Amino acid sequence: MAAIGDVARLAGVSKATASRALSGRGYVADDTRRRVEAAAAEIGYIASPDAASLVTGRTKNVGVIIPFVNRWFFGEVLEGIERALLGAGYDLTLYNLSEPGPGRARVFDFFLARKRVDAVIAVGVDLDEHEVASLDRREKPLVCLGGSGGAAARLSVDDRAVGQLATEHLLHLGHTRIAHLAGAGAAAMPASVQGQRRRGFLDAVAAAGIPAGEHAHILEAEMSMPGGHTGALQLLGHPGRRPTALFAASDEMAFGTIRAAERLGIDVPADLSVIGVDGHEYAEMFELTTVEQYPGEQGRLAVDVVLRLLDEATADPLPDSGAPLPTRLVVRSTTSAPR
Amino acid sequence: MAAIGDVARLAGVSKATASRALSGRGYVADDTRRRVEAAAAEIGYIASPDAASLVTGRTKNVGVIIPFVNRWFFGEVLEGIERALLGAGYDLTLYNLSEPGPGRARVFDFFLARKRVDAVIAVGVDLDEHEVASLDRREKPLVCLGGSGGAAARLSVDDRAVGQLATEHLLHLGHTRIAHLAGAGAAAMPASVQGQRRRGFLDAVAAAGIPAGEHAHILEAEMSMPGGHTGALQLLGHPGRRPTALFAASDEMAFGTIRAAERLGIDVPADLSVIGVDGHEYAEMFELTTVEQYPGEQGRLAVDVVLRLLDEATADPLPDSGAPLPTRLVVRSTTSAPR
DNA sequence: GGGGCATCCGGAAACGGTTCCACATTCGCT
DNA sequence: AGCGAATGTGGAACCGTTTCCGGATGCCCC
Repeated sequence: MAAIGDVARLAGVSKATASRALSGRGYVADDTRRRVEAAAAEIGYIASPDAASLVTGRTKNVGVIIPFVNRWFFGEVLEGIERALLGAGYDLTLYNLSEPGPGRARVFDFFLARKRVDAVIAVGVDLDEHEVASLDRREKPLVCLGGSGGAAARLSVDDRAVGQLATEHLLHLGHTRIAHLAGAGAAAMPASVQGQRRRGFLDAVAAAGIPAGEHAHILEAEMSMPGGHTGALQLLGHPGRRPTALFAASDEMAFGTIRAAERLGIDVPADLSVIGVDGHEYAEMFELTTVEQYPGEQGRLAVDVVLRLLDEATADPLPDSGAPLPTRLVVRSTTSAPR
Repeated sequence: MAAIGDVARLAGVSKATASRALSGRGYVADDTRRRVEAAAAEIGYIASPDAASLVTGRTKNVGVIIPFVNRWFFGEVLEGIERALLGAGYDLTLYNLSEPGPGRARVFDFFLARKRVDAVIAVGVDLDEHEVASLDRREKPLVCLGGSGGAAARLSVDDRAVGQLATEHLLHLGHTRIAHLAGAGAAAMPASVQGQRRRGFLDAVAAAGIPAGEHAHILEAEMSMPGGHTGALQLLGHPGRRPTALFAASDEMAFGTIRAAERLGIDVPADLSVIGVDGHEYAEMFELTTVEQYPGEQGRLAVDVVLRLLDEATADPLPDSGAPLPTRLVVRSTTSAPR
């Protein structure tokens, strides 16, 4: 309703001065500024972001593309991003990119191509070169959190190291028959993450001199609690050649595994040690040993990078881009030495 | 980069005609339209939504405020909303309104007050009158999904009936000592939902002639799996006066309960029947009897209403606003007759 | 054959801000 | 005293669309 012209008139100044007074850019006498602010408050003036972004080219808005919102890790990242963005006065528009179907192309070619967002944060999604080129062409900063794709800025946990760390924990306890429940490379889950964790597992068992295949079995399953459950049922079904320890690619899978073990009368950790990765909110309840990562914090970090990228004044060439995100082994009660 | 003027020049028409040709509004010769479309495609023209919304007053964008993204129900609703909105060509900006702190006021007074969104969907949040007035003043349609607050459009499950249905299922099986794990009225969880489910429970046990308090105990807990876990441990700790059935206010709480029972050596369902509500993705794995609601569908429905509200051409006064959202009792293996 | 209507198109005025430029004033400094 | 820089302000252009208005057709039908 109220436009800046109204404010200007009420304060007895020009639109230009009113704009300067309210935005804080350019010279304006303190006295004038106060008059303008009072006038704005009086008529409840709120600037139209559309008009502003039309001329400045900046909407204060970043797009977030994310494959799930209902896996704990992703939900947590999203919350972290949202909080940080809101704190910085930015809006967040959400693109839930599930499968790489036709909807996916539409998001890139239609939604993101419009001038709606200043930048894009892609979490846990493998971008193909056409997609990053599409963003690149519009000069939209892109930061990737996990996943692959040649983005300018990339934040990532060292998933190979995570897999290795988890596996070594089991090895140090004395286990020699270790299984790995890997995430299925399915759908939107970034293959890189899966692959790296698996690689870490293989590296660790190989280094321990355990022959892959026989004593270090890998089974793929959906990266969720039911996925872990059915996977574990399958893996633990043969009493004779059962592993004594299991490394699940995510905490949710580990929960499913624990439940499956209970079903089968297998005691955790006496008969089976279980370790996961994520640091899930429920890990404490399950007493789960896990390699924590901090998804909320990761989201916050991604926002930091985006904001810095948008603030070309500080043209640092991505200072910390190299270091992997922090992780930590937290030992609880689902792992112990084998019987 | 490319503006509509460029398209017009290339096609040899005026900006006005180019706009009409591309938007489909107004008269334009088929031949001309094709020429304009070809020109637009050639230079990769994409309309600036900012400029358009500046003049039309319509951004194709709706705001969604939601207390959590990481509770299954809310995540599912959000996904449903997102899909539907995207399908209709709308963007979704997310406001994660956790606690009613200062951040909350900021969302309403700053973020939503700007002309960024055409409408607001509030899911599971109790709006106070100041907040709905604030939206009302800007003539932004508001549809509420669950929660309370005097919105024009309200979609809601009949939570009292849900509570009653769940409890009656237990009663019909012959249980006479039934506990209810209620959600804590904490933080952002809409009190109305909790209250209504609890009321349904009380109505049902009262109708069955069971004295409240003694044989129909209610315990509050956080509405999550660990919340259900600790709540159940407390509730089932005294072997003497233990209930034979438990109605959990959400499936996640029910999962926690099941796990607690296993810990305590209580067999489900032989020694304890458990029923939840939600129709959680994991319910099948837990074999959980539950009252399903369909959050994804609810989200889709909310979008339908919003879209209709925005399309004032069809000025239906909210046709189906009265009927509660569908729910369904799904019986699995966590409930049975008492021993 | 001519009035009315539907169709087609272009000029120009919005929409609501920001910013460039020009102009005035004051201030600090030699 | 004089001059450049810093400060303060207003006019006007501009961002990229949509839409109003008005003119120019062509067509139907009386």
